[in-house]
Amino acid sequence: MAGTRRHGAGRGRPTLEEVAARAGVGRGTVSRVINGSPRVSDRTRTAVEQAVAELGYVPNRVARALAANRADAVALVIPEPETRLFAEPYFSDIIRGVGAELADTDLQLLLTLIRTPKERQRLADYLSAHRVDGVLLVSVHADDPLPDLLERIEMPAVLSGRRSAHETVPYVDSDNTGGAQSAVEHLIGRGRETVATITGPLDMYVAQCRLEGYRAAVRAAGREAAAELVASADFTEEGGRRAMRQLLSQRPDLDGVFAASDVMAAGARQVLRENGRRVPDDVALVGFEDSAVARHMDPPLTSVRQATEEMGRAMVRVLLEEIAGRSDRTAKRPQMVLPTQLVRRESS
Amino acid sequence: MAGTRRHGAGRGRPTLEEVAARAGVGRGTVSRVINGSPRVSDRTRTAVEQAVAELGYVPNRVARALAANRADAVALVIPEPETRLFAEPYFSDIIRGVGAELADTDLQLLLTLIRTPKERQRLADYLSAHRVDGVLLVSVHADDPLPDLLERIEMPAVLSGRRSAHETVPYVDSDNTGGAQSAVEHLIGRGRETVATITGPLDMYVAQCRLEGYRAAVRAAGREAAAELVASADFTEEGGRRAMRQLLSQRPDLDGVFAASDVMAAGARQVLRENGRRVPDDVALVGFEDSAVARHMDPPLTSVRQATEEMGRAMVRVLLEEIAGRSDRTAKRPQMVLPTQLVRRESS
DNA sequence: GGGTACGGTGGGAGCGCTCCCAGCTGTGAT
DNA sequence: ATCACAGCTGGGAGCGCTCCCACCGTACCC
Repeated sequence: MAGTRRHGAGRGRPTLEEVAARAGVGRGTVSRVINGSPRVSDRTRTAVEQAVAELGYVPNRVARALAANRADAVALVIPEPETRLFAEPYFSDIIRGVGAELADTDLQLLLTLIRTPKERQRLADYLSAHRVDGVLLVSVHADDPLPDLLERIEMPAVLSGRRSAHETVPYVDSDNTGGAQSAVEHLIGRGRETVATITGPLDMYVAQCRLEGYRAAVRAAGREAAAELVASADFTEEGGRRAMRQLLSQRPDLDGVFAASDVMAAGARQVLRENGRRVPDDVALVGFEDSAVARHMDPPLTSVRQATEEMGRAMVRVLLEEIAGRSDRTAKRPQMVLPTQLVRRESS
Repeated sequence: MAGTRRHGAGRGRPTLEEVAARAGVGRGTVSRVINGSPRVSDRTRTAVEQAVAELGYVPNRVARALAANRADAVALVIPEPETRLFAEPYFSDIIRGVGAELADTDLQLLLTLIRTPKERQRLADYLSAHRVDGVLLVSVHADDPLPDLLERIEMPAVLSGRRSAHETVPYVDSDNTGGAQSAVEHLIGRGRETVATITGPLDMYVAQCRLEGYRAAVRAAGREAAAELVASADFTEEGGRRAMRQLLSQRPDLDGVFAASDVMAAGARQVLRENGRRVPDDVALVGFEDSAVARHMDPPLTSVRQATEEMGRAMVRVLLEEIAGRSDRTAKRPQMVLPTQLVRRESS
C-alpha cells in the first residue's frame, strides 16, 4: 500500500537529526563524530556512536556532497577506441586495481566510456561542473585536449601512461623502455642474431619507449645501428601480420622478434606459421603486456608483464594525494613509473 | 590566488536562481523548462533557454538528487571472483553495452566490484540507503542474497543471466541451451560420432542450460542417452584440462568436444595436444562465448557467440522501464533471452 | 455579467548535510 | 575571587534543486 510517501513522514532512513535527538546532542556534534573530528569528548562520541548503531544510521552522501560542495566520487575515463586496440585485460585490470584501492575510501567510482566527440563534450561539461572530485584518465593520446581542460579548471587528475617525455600532469606509467630492453636482451642472450621489432603507433609515447628499449638493447649488445630491424604497426593483430610480412621479406633470415604488444605478436605468429617458420626453433617471439592472449598462444608467448592492477591502485593513491593537497601549487606533481618483468614461456 | 571561496560569492557555476533572474521568471519556471515540462508557454521557454545558453548553466545534479530524492545513477555490480573465471571479454563487453545505452540518459554509471564479504555488506548498506536508482547485477550465483535484498527494499534491478529456471527478478540472458545445442548439432553434422561435453559448475544455471543443450542435440540425433559423455568443470582453464583428461581416459576414441566456455576449451586443447590428438583432424573442438581467447587459439576455435554488448544494452533498457514503472506491481516482470550464434573456425 | 475552468506562473518549504559562530563549561593563572 | 582561555557543544544559515500550493489571467459557458 506504501503509496506516495515523501517529505518527512517518519519513514525512510534515519537522518542526522534523529541520531542527534536520540543521543541527546546537537546536529553539529553528530556530524563531528561521523567525520572523525577530534574535538569531541569520549563520552559524547560513545553516546553518538551508540545512537548511530541503534538506528542503523547511514549518512546521506547526496546531502553531504551538496552541503560540502564535494562530489565524493571520482571518474574513470576510458576512450573507447583505444580500449578496443589495447586488448581487454589492460582495461579490466586497471579497473580492478582502481576498484580495490577505492574500496577503502568512501569515494564512488564513476565509469565514463567515450566513443564520440559528442560524448567527449558531454564529459567536458560534466567535469567543468565539478561533479566529481578527481579524474583518472586511461590511455591518453598526445593530442587529447582533456588533460589541459582538467588543468585549466583545476580538477585533480592522473593519467595512466604519459603523453610525452615531458608530461606535466601527474601520471602512473610502467617502465616501457626497461621492459622492452629486457625482452630484447633476453632474445639476444638466447643467441639470436637477427632480432627485429614490431612497434606500436609511433605517435604514442608508449610505442616510442618500447622502440627505444629495443634500440638500447641492440646497442648494448655492441651491434651496429644497421642491425636494427624495425617495422611499425598499430597495436592490432592485423598490423602485426603486415609488419611481420614486411620484416620477413626484408630479412628472411631473422631469428628473433620483439612485438610491442601481445596482440601484434599473435598476428606475427600467424604469418610466421604461414611462412613455415617454427616458434621458437626458427624464430623466437616475445610480446608485451602478458595478457591472456599470451598464455593462450601456441606456443605460449614470452611477454613483458606490466603490473596493470597495481597501476590502477597507484593511480588512485596519487589522485587522493592530489585531491587532498591541491592548495599546494608549488609541490612537485607526483609521477611514478612501475617496474616491468619478463615472463618466460615457450616462444623464446 | 583563488583562495577560499565558498558559499555564494558570485563565483562558481550559475544557479537556477540566476537563470531565473536573467530570464525574468521564477525558479519554478526555469525548473520546468529544464525538465521539459509541457506546462510552459513557448515565449517563456524560449526566454529561459536563452538565459541558460548565455550563462552556460548546467544543473547541479547533486542538488537535484537531494531535492528529488533520486540518485540519477545506477550501479553495475560485479562479483570479482566470477569475473576472473568468466574471462574478461564478457565483463568488458557488458560494460561497453551498458555505457553505450546509458550515454543517452543522464544517469551515471557506478561501478562496484565486490571481492570480500565486507565489501558485499558495504554495498548492501549503500543500496539500502537508496543511493542509486537501480542496480545491474552481473553473473549472480544461485545462493546470492543480493537479489532478494533488492526485492525487499523495492530497488529496481536486472540480472544478467538467471539464477534458475524460475527466476522472479527481471533478467536478460542469452540462449544458452539453444547455443549449446547448435554447437553440438554442428559437431554431429560434421560427422563426429563420439561427442563429449565439458560443463561449467552445475550449481550455476547457465552451466545447466548448456549441458541441457548438449543433451538435446544428442537426443535429436537419435542417439542413446548412453551416448552422452559428460565431465564437469568450473569454467577455468585448469578445470578444462582435468575434464579433458578424464574424458580421454574414459573414451579414448572420442572425436568431438563441446566445452561450455572458451577458456575450458583452451585447457582441453592443451591436453589434446599432449595426448597427440590433432584438432580438428582427430578431435573437433567447440567453445562457448566467442571471446578473444577463441580467436587466438591454434587452430582458432569455433565458438558460440553471445551478444554480450547487446545484453548490456538490453539490461539498461529493462532497468529503465523498471525504474519508470515501478508503481505497477501487477505488471509482469520483463525477462528476455537473446539469441546466440555459432561462429565457425578451424577447430571443427 | 458572473461563474468556472484551466494553462501558466511565482515562490515557500523542504531534502539532509556541513560550516561556522556564538556560547557554555571547566581549568589554571593571577 | 577574577579573568583568560582553552575544549566542547548547539544550532542557524546555507548548498541548489524539486515539489506543490496559491494565484493570476484569459477563455468559455450559462
